[in-house]
Amino acid sequence: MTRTISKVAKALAINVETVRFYERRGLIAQPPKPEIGYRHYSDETVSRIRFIKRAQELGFTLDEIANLLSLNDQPCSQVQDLAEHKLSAVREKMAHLRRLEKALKRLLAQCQENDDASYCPIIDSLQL
Amino acid sequence: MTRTISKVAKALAINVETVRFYERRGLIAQPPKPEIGYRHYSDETVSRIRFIKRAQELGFTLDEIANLLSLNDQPCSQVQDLAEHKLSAVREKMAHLRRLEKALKRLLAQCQENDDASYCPIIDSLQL
DNA sequence: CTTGACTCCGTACCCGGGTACGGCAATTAC
DNA sequence: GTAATTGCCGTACCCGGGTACGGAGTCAAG
Repeated sequence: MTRTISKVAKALAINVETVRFYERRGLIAQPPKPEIGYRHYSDETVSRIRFIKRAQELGFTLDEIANLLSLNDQPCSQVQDLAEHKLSAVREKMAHLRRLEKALKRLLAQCQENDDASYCPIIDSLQL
Repeated sequence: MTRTISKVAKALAINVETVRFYERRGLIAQPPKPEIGYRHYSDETVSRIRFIKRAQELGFTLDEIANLLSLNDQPCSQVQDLAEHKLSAVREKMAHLRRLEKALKRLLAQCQENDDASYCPIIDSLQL
């Protein structure tokens, strides 16, 4: 049972091209091509890709993930640093979104109050 | 005092190329080129760009802004629809970030508790 | 033994919002 | 009057994370 690239992709519910893309990015090693037949992907590669996907879910970029992967046997503190940076980035983005939410809510409330069909408070406020 | 493109850019603290980019995108009209000399930008164009920038700050994409600009004299309700969609998109993003925040906090807390220098709970959890 | 599915490889394209470059024309500063 | 800025125009490139395509080679089922 050789595990070809499409088996890997299917198992991880990703695209064949994505696997190749990770190879090009250097996130996973490309298995050697045998004289005859197709490349065979190891368990290790599969779990490495799973690692990548999990880390993406936590909001890490591919560059950061490359970093994480290389930190595999480094002290925990370096990983912690990365995670802390990510956490504060996440918090900054949330703060930004909260400001947007407030502004949009305020403008929408003004629209609700507005009886005059001939103008729109939102358009108006953008035009200042 | 002709208002050339660089005056516009400077006044709005944006790049000359950005103004041209908006012209290419059809967000603003390109002023006619006179027989002699450079294009002259009207007050209207300037305030239109200001509108674009304000709308961007509210989180609208350039496509949505094109829409808003064309809705200028349309009933307020259409603008409201757009703003409501944007508001719910903002809220979805926030919810997503909150989940990330929780996950990162939890992992970082595990790192704090960890005395063993030889492994890292974060790496570990990604490797599952 | 043929046909269809899969692999391999390089390259190009997608989105969004610009930024950069290069060569020429026109204008402004000194 | 000449040099240094700007403007104009087309085109290409940037980021991030892939996706798509086209033409071989290879494999497996009927």
